[in-house]
Amino acid sequence: MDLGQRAHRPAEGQLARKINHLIATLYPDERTRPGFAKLAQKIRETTGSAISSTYLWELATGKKHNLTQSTLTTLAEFFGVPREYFLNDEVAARVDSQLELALALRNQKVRSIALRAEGLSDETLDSILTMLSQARKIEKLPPLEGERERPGSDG
Amino acid sequence: MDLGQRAHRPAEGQLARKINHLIATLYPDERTRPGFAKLAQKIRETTGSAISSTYLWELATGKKHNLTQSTLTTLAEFFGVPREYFLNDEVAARVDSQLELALALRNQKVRSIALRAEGLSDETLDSILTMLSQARKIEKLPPLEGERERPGSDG
DNA sequence: CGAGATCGTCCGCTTCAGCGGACAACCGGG
DNA sequence: CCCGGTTGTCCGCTGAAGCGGACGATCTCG
Repeated sequence: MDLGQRAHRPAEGQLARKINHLIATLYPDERTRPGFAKLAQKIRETTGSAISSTYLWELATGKKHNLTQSTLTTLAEFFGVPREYFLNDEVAARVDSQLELALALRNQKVRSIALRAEGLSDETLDSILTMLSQARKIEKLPPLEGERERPGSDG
Repeated sequence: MDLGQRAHRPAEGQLARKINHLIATLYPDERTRPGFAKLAQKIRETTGSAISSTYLWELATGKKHNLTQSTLTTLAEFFGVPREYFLNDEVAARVDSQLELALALRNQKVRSIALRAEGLSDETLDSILTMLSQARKIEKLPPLEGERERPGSDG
């Protein structure tokens, strides 16, 4: 049986990039940029929590990736980014649609529709979906982004 | 000295409460509420990832708290809440007020419907609402708690 | 030139997130 | 009554998160 077959994602490697990117951003001058040891020390001084230099290196080189809450919080606090910065990419699409959803739900009627649609059979839902797509065309609304090309996420 | 001993984590104890709250909200009927074993099974079916019943219990009783990314993601996905729900109390409160909605949105097609409904004109929305109410009758679904004959004027 | 500091890298260890299995207590059906 | 299933609870284990310490290489100071 295929239980957790998609345990590994290609976006995992992004964490290492993000950390390196944050370091490079925080210390633009490559000559004076501190190493992982100095960095770990600064993290401890700044945030009060500690992350070892070894582990920093493992994260920056992609050796480890499944952070715990405390580590994530410490990193986010030190680099001055929201925690979602590190979570973001892995579920970018999902979060994206969530945000879009939150905006959509500001309309009271849209909320009512969502509530009413809940529990209906798949066929009925499909019918509603088809109808809505038609209505969107008729009312000349832009199509929803199914899969949009994400240009240049810095490579 | 271990200066990383900062106990600045008020949300730690809250995690157990949040999980219990989510379970209680998802299954309001205490009699038919599944136990941790059944819950774990449902999580695996719904999200594709697995969380053991033992661990669920440990989380719900506050035995463990420092989740990893994967676990956090699985929980958030299953309960239909953003991950920040577990990290941020403000988000939790905000989400709680809309939990009924969040529950409805666990159906991917319902979410799609909500997204497609956004931006449509009032008349079209009314048509959709009427259609949905009819469909609910046809499919013998119980009426919504706040359902009105003519929605819209009530905020 | 060498002393010392810092660099990236790696090995081995400890700790704990997370799981499997077992247990007694309960509930429903025969 | 007993059986089978589910409940909450717990113990012990595996594996990975995370750390400490060491290594050679580089750079600067004197």
